[in-house]
Amino acid sequence: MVAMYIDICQYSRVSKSAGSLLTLTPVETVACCSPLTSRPLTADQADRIAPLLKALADPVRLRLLSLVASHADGEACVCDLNDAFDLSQPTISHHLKVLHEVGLLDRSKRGVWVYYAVRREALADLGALIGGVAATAG
Amino acid sequence: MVAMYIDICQYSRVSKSAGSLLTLTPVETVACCSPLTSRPLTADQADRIAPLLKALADPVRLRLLSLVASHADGEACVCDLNDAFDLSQPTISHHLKVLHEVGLLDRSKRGVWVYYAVRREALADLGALIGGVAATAG
DNA sequence: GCAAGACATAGATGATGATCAATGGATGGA
DNA sequence: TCCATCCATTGATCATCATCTATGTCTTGC
Repeated sequence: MVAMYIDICQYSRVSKSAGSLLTLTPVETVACCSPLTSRPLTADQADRIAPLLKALADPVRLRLLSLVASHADGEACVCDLNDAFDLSQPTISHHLKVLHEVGLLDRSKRGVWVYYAVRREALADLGALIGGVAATAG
Repeated sequence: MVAMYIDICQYSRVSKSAGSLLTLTPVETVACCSPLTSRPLTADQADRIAPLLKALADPVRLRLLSLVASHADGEACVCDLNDAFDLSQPTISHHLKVLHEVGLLDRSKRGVWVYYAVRREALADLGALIGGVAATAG
């Protein structure tokens, strides 16, 4: 259970069901860490968490994430997102890729359209890591 | 009250007691915004919040913040922090400056030593903005 | 007052990233 | 089959940043 803040990362490999051992994605690392303020982060933990924050630390990506999250059904197609910005389509595509690669956005293709959806648990875990409060139950 | 998520930023200037009108620091912006997922961020909001996340989005700064926060009395002197990293003293000083400038670390000089302390409300507000949960009461 | 120690600043460099124009790949309709 | 549309990739450019060495600015003790 995440909210107990047992620092699994520091002690052992986390065996993922039918997944690879020892490799923790950024979002997985966040989910299993105690809050920033409760105990010093190890260098490894920091190295895995920083890319997640780096992905968030851009005005365009912040707005993209927020736009997708507040869309009906919690997902949005790229064509809608393009129109919301005064940027080229490849640039938006690039930002969406960054958010997807770190695990903050899910991607699903339906016909000609590609839909992105926010992974809310990932956001909640990250918020808990920073804010020091328990994540909204998963 | 922060937890009500009234989006003051979008509607009016916030008058700070004896402060400048219209200029919101990153931390102030965070404190008065509703969560990322509840409503699309404006471009202005995103522009003010991104620097805060950018400051956090570095492994060294994450560890610094975490180290300071989990120190006794919630503050740490630079000399202690230097020893925890395999980096030059100016580099650590640079990272501390970045965290201080965005309002995540307070700075106080006592004698020859400089102590940094984490601004926990700022962290809590940022966590709430990302995670979508109410900030720990300020 | 002077030397020593604790931090900060300045300037330089190599790496990373945000952006665009051009192009490629896939899907669905005519 | 061919074209139009949606989205991703490529390659290039300019800006930002992490880091270092060298130097400056305090503060304290002698």
